[in-house]
Amino acid sequence: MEALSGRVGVKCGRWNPTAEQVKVLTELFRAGLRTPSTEQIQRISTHLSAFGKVESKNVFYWFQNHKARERHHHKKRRRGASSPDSGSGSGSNEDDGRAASHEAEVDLVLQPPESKREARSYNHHRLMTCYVRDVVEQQEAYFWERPTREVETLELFPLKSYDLEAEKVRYVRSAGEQCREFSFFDVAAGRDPPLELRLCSFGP
Amino acid sequence: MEALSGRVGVKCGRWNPTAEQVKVLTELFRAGLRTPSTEQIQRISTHLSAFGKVESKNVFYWFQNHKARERHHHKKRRRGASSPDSGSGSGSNEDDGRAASHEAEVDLVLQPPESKREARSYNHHRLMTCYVRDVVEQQEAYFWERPTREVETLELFPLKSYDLEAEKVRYVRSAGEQCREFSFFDVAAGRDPPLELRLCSFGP
DNA sequence: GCAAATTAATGATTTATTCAAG
DNA sequence: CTTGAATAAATCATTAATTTGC
Repeated sequence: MEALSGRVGVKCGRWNPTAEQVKVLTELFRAGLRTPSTEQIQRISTHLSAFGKVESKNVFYWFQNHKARERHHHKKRRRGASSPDSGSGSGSNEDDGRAASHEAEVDLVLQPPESKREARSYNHHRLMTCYVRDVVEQQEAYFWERPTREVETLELFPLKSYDLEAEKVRYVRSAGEQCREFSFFDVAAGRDPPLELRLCSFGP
Repeated sequence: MEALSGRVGVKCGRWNPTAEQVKVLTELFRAGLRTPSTEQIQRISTHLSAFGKVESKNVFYWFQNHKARERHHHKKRRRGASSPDSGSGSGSNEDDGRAASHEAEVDLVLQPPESKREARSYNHHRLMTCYVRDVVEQQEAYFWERPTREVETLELFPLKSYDLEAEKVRYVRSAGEQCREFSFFDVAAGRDPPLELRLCSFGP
């Protein structure tokens, strides 16, 4: 059940993340990542592709949804108790207690170091560009080595066991089913643009 | 002022559409286009690039904003009059009267011919893919001919005079300033991905 | 035990709101 | 004040859990 969740030859209606992928994403989220930048999305996506099929937009959506739903869940804590947090909840959720203290200190961690609205111009293309990165890097083959330039950055990934698997599985996509999702190549590269900017008509 | 609005070597803070670009977009909007698909966005963008610098995301945002703001304007008609629409407005806006009748008939025109939610799976990648099309077509050179497959589609662009200009100006971007906007090539193609999935640290 | 039916999670889009450039 | 750009909130739709009847 779990083994064939996010794998290659399944059904491919929508992205179904592997347990490991979810684990990594959750770890990042709990570390304080809320709205990753284009490059971060790209790196995460590339990293996650070791565990199964994934696209940048999946990562993007995941963070959006997760962020929104955590908020929504925090607001839903006034159900059966009048006070928002001092009710019956003695930490039934495993990450509720420390998330509060954790969030306080990492809320400033990975966010763009510029001010709130100053960095927006850098994030502008996030939605658009992150997917492009997928394309370009797929055509180029990508690297996982090169530990150059170790500036003052804390690694979120301590090079665990799955880092070995990353080398092994890294290209199931090109060999596997590819799942006929016509991600972009069917739309963008292959066929030539039909013709004019014409649009569908309507029957009488 | 208008001549150097959307041109190449200006300021490049944010997209400033040319009068012709706005005209085309408005025409499409008034024809009933509300949420163009990926391909439509791409074609419109390519088409508009004859009049100046434009990207797919600009087209995307334009339609989103225009749609939302028309709605919002229709709701804001209760300002200075208690009744929403029977006030002083005898059609001061030039497109208010016929837009109502026009909208009724073209509301079903250019939308995906499938049912409401059936075609969504086709629109899913709109945000992500439209920009990719820009990239790919830039590397391939693109066409504007090929009037093949004339099914029941009404052409929204009657091949006006600017269709000639499309051939002429079509690549100001690669020759011009390029505006240092680091759309994707600075991020995606050129430099190799630094190293791990590491994220910025924070000073003590 | 197992499928069909139902419910809960959650991936993916759309709409509303907000911010800032001009 | 207008409007391009970006984010947050709301919504839809699909998949996994689960229940239920056999």
